[in-house]
Amino acid sequence: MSMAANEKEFLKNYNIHDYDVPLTSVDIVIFTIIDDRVNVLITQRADFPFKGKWATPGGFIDVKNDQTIEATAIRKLKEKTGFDAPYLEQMGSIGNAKRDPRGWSVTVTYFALVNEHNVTFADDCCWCPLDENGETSTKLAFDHNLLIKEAFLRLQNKAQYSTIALHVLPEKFTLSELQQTYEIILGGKLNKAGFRRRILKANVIEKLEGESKQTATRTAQLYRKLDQEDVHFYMREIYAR
Amino acid sequence: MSMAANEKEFLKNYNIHDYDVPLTSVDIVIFTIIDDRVNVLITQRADFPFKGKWATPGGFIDVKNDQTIEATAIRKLKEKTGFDAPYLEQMGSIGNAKRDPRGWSVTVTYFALVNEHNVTFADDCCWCPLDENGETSTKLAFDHNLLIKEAFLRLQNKAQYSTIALHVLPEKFTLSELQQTYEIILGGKLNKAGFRRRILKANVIEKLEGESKQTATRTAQLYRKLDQEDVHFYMREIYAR
DNA sequence: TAAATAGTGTCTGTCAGACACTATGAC
DNA sequence: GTCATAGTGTCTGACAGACACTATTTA
Repeated sequence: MSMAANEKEFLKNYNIHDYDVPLTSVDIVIFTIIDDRVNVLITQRADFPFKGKWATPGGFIDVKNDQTIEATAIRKLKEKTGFDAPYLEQMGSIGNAKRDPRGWSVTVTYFALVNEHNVTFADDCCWCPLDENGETSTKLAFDHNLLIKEAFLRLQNKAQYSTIALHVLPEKFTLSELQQTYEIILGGKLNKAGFRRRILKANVIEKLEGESKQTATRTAQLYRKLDQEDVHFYMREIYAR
Repeated sequence: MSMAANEKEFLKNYNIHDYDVPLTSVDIVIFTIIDDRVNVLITQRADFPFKGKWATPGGFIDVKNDQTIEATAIRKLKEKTGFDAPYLEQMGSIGNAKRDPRGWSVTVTYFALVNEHNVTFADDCCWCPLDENGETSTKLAFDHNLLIKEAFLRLQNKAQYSTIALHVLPEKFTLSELQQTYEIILGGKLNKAGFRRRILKANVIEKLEGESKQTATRTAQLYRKLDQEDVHFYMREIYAR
């Protein structure tokens, strides 16, 4: 490394490959609800390391083409799900010397919520159901079991005080369907009257006048999401006792 | 790049320098309160780029010695403040092609809260006061003005519903001092009776029986923090109207 | 005594949680 | 009619916010 006299000269001579650097990647935990259970999208690895094993979608930053780290996440998400407009939120970064056999690795993690029917995924992908602790029945590559568990806890936590679960539903839905979605994520029953009061007061959904859905027993009013960011409603407690 | 037949061979031949990779660093926004204002620690850059400019403490991961990314953050914090046990929380990561003149850069950001008297900082550091919007009076290196502003908003947000502000106080403190700390962070007056009720109910501080502090007018009971993680108390609203 | 801050008692409006009730449609 | 689910009305306890009050020290 030379001693630069000024910034221009320094930058001309700067070469990242003169340094020991970590691997830097992006991983995305994509949630949906299928058959009354929370599922995550996993993909079978085509290359080493962990070739053939299942893992969450992700990969390296394309420094030539990606402008931002979120663009990397959206690109990977689109590659695997064909869908590029989900609820997407950065979750945090995991970095240590041991998580990747290739060496020191940092991964910036995202979590996404999608409706099952918006996804037309590639052959190397499938939905994997989670148990009530956010665990899968099989061991995944890297530390991805832990990653999914952390994302699941974050999802449960946010569902307690925000309207985040809306993003799992289709365009039109009933209040009972919305309540069921919350119950599946939270793993417990909610009080009906209280749930409806809060969700309507939050002003995040709109009644579709004249539109209703036939259920097993009677009709139910349809609603749709309003174009709105994640709203927080700070309830005292969401669970019915 | 060779076609590997198995994982062992693949790993033997793997060399990160065969790829275009981003710079990966850690940045820490360290908050304290001095003279009734929120301050952040800044340090003058010894090297290019931005040599001589002020920036938040941070730097590259030492892949030979750091075991985790948090260890990198703690190492940098200790180097600059001489203090290694503050409240430290990962805030998120910023990554894009433009933020560093050397090239594509990802930084994992942390924010810390310390008591002013726990810090004995190096010559190249100083405290920098923030205005009510979390802005400094001078332009810092990289995107660090933005970084500080985001950290400040996060601090304000967490102060609304958690006991986070405790970490700014010294070992022993009065309830009035604690309330003042919240008021400085939040930028508004709080209701005294309500504040005391909530903070005592949260069960995060302990009355020091028989110990009191002489203030300008009368004595005040001293308290100390209990060994406890950040507690959330979900109040409806912290502000007095 | 006045001034200033420490610390307490109590009222009120809001709202989560609980639960019973009515409404509607399939069978 | 019965059964199941959709949807509503209302009570209650908890508590934030408001505010007035008392207590203690300096000057």
